[in-house]
Amino acid sequence: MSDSVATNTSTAEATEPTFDQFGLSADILKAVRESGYTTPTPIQAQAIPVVLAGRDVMGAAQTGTGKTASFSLPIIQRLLPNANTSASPARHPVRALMLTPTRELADQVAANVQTYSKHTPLRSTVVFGGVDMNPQSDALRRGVEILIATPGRLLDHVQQKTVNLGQVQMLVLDEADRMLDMGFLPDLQRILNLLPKERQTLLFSATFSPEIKKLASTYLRNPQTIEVARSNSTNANVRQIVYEVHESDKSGAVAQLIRERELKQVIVFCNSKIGASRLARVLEKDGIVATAIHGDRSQSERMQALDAFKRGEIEALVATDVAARGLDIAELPAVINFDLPFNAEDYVHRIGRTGRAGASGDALSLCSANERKQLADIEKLIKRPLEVEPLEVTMRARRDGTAPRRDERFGRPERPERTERRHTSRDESGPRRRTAGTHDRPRGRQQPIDEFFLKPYEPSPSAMKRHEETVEPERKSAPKQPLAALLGGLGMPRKS
DNA sequence: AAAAAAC
Repeated sequence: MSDSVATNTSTAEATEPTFDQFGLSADILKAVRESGYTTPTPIQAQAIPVVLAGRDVMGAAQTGTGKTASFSLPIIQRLLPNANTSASPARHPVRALMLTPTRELADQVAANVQTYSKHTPLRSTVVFGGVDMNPQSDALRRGVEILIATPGRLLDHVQQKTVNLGQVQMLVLDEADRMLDMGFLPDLQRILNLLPKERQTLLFSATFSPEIKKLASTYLRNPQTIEVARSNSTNANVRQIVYEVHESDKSGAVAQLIRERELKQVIVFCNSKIGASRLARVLEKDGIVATAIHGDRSQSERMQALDAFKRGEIEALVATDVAARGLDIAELPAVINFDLPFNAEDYVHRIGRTGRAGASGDALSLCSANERKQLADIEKLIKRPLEVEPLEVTMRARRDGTAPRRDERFGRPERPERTERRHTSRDESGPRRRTAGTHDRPRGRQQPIDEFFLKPYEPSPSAMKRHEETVEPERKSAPKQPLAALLGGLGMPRKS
């Protein structure tokens, strides 16, 4: 009964584990083989048997560890015996529901499910906001066994009575911590109240915060905990470098890193939507094919950007944290943090976009003087100091669309003696269309250098001290809403 | 402080 899932086989060490060992149907194995997978990842090796056995799961796994397959494959398997080829929608009630925090993630999980189930009679579809409801409604009316959704649009469909969740036997909450962060708890509660109490529930989360534990204790029954890598740890395949740069040099630094390292594909993370759009424009003007992806862009723009990036048509995908979690882009060699994230956990997720599936990757972060707090938080979370080096930005990203000037130093301290400012329009780079107005020229560009840049960053003494002081970092994240009240007031049975 | 998600 009591079960340590993974590690009881001494023979498994001798022979390479394969997908055949789980007793999955030939149709599923065929699809897995066609996808090019031969060896289950640790999370798959652990989760698949547990899910097949019908148990609830509380899973902590980094995205990109093969998590999606770890629940999709056994769910498909469990649905198979009662699958039928009937065209009648009534014969295809939703029996497995998978919820994700972002639309892109939903789309991606759906693509995986589609792939793994393609040789089976099972049907699946995905619903999320920002796009026309009608095609989604049509697909639901035709009937699907597996539904992947973001919570808001799913509730919309519930209200429109285009979907019935009364037959759901298996529920997946993917990136559950993220969903709570995003304030999805009320939506989740509404959805969960529509589901049969008798069901299998799988909850995946990057962290096991108190909120997550509370959610799990409310909605999961005697779950098996599966933890592959310690959460908050980072992938050893990812080389992390922090470059100290002046805030105003960041755009140029990004362009420079892309050029110097000849990065063909890179995701650049920004903290704000406006910042992402702006950086994408600047990079474009510097001759780098770039597109922004964030929540203020239309869903079709978002999908277009992501598709073009996956096809290799875009060099730099400039993103907010909408793209931080879960997105699987094959062979992404690097990510750049234009800003350090406010939330240290997002750093782990961002850099998790690279170095996936055993490949190596670089996580390059720009850190300005006012981001040291974030840097300290990150080091605390990942429990080690980061390699920090100065970056000499020799390339200036130009806002006016001209080519970047090379080998031009800037951002130095102000000259001791004041040089005469020429207020007339100038420049040997050809005639300007318009005379530069006073605010066309960035004022105060020559800011005094911050002391951050004068003395070398000292990770060793202070960071190590921090490191030691925080071996057991306490979680801060206070819930935005009184979570206990919300959970308490909903009258769901605590695990029976 | 900012991002994400339903209309």
